[in-house]
Amino acid sequence: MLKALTEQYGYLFEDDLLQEINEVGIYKEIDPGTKLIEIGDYIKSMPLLIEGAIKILREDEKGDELILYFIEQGDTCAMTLSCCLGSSKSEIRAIAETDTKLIMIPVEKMESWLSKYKTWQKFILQSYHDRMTELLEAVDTIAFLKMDERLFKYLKDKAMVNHNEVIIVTHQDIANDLHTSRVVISRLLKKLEINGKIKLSRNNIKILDL
Amino acid sequence: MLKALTEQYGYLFEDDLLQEINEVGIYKEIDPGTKLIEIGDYIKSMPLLIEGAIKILREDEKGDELILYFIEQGDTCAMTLSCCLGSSKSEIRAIAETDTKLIMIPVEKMESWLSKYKTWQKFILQSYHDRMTELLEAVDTIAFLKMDERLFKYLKDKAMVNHNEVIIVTHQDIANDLHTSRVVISRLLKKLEINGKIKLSRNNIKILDL
DNA sequence: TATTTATTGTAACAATAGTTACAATAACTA
DNA sequence: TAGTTATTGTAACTATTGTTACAATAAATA
Repeated sequence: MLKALTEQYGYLFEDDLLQEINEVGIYKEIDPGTKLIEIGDYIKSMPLLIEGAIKILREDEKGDELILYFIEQGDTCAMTLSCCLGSSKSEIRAIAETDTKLIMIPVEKMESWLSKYKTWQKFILQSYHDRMTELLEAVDTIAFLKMDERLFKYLKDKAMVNHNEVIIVTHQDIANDLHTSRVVISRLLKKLEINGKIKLSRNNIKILDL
Repeated sequence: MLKALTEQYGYLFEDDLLQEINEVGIYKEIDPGTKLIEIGDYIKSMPLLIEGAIKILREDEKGDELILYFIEQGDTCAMTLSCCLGSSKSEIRAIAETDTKLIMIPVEKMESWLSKYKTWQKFILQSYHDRMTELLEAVDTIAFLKMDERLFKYLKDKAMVNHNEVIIVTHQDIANDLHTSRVVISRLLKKLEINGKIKLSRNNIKILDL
């Protein structure tokens, strides 16, 4: 674990802190689709992403979802920070998008390190900033883009975090993530294909215009 | 200033910190409509709200606006925190909604207090959490509600922060805040009036169903 | 007061998104 | 292989939102 940790976070944290993380952190490897955090959960530990990507979702009253953004390596989940430090419930759902490697830090440590390590404090504040920025970009996407633009952005983002221009997904999956209906997605995907932006197949979509 | 400060923040901060804020903070009284922060600004000081309300706006590529939320007394602007601590540009616009009293804290102090005062650190982290929550609620509103629901919520929120069930506003103003057109707003307002939710007059709207 | 400007009401239409229904086909399974 | 299920395509329709155009009226100002 120390090797992976040093590679991802060595330039950020001092040796003492890396050593402590190595002692108390729990290393985990997660399969795609695994639910890491559920809405309403009390968070007892905070994930440091070593490898892979996590999809962050919001839910409406009917239980339908909406993707907010993907988190990638080097990131952590600011909502988790927020919940840990305020000991409140999670406002979001987190699902592994790809094979994911992460280190779980217990809440108690998170808090004490804030006073003990300046670099940790800086990291936590920077993470808040990054997640705030990402949330604002999510707002932009939802509020300012039409569904066809949101769809194409989603496809590109998904290709990006999966490091593959072919994404494995059904139209229904996409509709769920974008909080719309399958028919709407099928219709818009067909248009994108006609315009030469993508190539459609059963269960997968190739992004041509990345 | 110390009196107002103690009333709003006395229960949060220790005396030493209150004293420091009193020394370095700059007290300001602001008129409604005054622009406090512009998108792209480098922030040199952080506002502590004593009284009043501030409207936080996001802008699209065309320069059209969208309201994110109102900030009220006891709050601070987490985007500002974020920008100060990361020394990056503001992502949002802030405009005084009402007569507003606030204390401006210089960036340098903000940072040093993080190590010096535990209560300050807690306040900053709590502010991040609050703003994050508020941003998520903004996402809910934009993504999950239809325009008529968003409109009514907006009217109620505005009445709330102005402490008045009669709000002074034109249909065009509302359209700007909600990122839609005046005709759409006029249409939906008329419906709300027919349903007995509001009473329309020139330049003002009375909320009946608060 | 006469004129100008700002605000609101409304019709008519276009564009986008959501819904229902059903057929076609690929993939899986008994 | 036959039957079942999951996925995709498509038509037809509805609902919502956005656009253009113009009239009516209130308010501001010359």
